[in-house]
Amino acid sequence: MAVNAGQAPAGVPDPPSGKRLPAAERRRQLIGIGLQLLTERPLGEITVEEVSRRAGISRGLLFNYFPTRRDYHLAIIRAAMRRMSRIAEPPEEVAEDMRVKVVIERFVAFLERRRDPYVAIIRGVAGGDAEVAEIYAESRNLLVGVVLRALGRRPTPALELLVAGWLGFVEETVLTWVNRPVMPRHELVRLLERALLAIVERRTAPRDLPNGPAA
Amino acid sequence: MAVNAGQAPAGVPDPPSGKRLPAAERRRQLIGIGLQLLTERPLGEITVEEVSRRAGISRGLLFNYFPTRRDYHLAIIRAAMRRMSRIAEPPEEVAEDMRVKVVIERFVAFLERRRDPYVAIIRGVAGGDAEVAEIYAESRNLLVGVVLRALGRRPTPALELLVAGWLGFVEETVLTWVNRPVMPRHELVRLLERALLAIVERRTAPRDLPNGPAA
DNA sequence: ATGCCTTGTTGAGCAGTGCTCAACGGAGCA
DNA sequence: TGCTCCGTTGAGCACTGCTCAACAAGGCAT
Repeated sequence: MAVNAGQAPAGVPDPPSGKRLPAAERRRQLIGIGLQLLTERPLGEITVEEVSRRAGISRGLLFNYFPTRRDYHLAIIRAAMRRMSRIAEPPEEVAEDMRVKVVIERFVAFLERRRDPYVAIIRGVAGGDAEVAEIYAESRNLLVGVVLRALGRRPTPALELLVAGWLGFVEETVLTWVNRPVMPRHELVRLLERALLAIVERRTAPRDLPNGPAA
Repeated sequence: MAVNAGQAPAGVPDPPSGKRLPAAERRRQLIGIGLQLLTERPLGEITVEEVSRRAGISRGLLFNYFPTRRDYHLAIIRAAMRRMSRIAEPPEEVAEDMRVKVVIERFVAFLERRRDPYVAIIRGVAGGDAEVAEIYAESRNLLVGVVLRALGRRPTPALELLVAGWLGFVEETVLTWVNRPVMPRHELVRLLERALLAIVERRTAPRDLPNGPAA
């Protein structure tokens, strides 16, 4: 409310922002502001008023770039998800047998650092919102692919289901652990890896041989 | 919007609702309406206007019972969570070695039936919202207790962490499975149980004997 | 330069929503 | 008959999402 207590229309824009930016750049600026604000509070509390004030533009202009507040929020979520996938993305030059561990470590680190905005996205808007759920599912599929590749396993529907579930396990575990670190970090990572291996162990189909066919 | 298209102040109240209910009953009625609406859309889209219209009262009256819209929402969440815990609650007369399976089956059934409202609660409001997160954590701890009791294991911080994580695993798995049932139901339950047993297997502390102390 | 056109930008203003508050009125009781 | 709770009302304020007609700053042809 009384952030800078300025009644002047200047209102302390975040970048001095001469004026009349090219469309693409203004879009990026607005999304950037949204991402920044998202680290402080949930999407639902990010008002058009504040965003436009920070951008140094009028409220009306925002609706020239995003037809609705909802669309603006979707754009922010998309950007945040892209960022997350990129961060957890494969380590490349890491040795085969260490990939899983590295992926987990990166994901844990990400959840640790960006806990609030992540929670704000994942748990903050997805409810009953088809489009957001779709964006979330899309990004989660990306992560599933990353994990499967790190595991060196070919994707099958059942395996994808298991890994997706494991991601939920990681989310919940890490988020709980952050609030109450009942064990050192490396142990948590080991635990997550053990769980993953146990969950995707080769014998999900009960009618096959217990050792799996042709290991 | 044009639900019943009535301009008359009567507005089709849900129960004919004579008038002047005792306070406690009115509270229950309002929360009940909220729970019902929650099955149709996320909390954020449940407006005071609609609730009061359905209750056949004025908008102002709602604020006599809940000082703020947020408080009203919190009350709804609390009620929904209580309901959920009660449903998954221990089966009592079930044989020891079947308890885990039964709990899982009940939880899966719950997620299947009330998928939308559950998602609307769990993922719908928790973001960046300390109080909601607390309610959620509280209710999740209840479930952790249920599972641990079904397992016949004494609660320790590490075990609680694991089971909480497993609940996340169940959530994610079941919710994904509902959209794309890549395996029959009983197999999913079996899978969830296997995952739980694998996750809480007795050797979480790496410095102890691999068999655990004094099994 | 001059006028024109594209296009980013504005600001007043409407509608809807959360919330407040002074006043109302029916039920019970002396 | 009058008094007093207490559940209830409804006007109204502040704020926010959103619209729209008008504006102004370059670039382009003349």
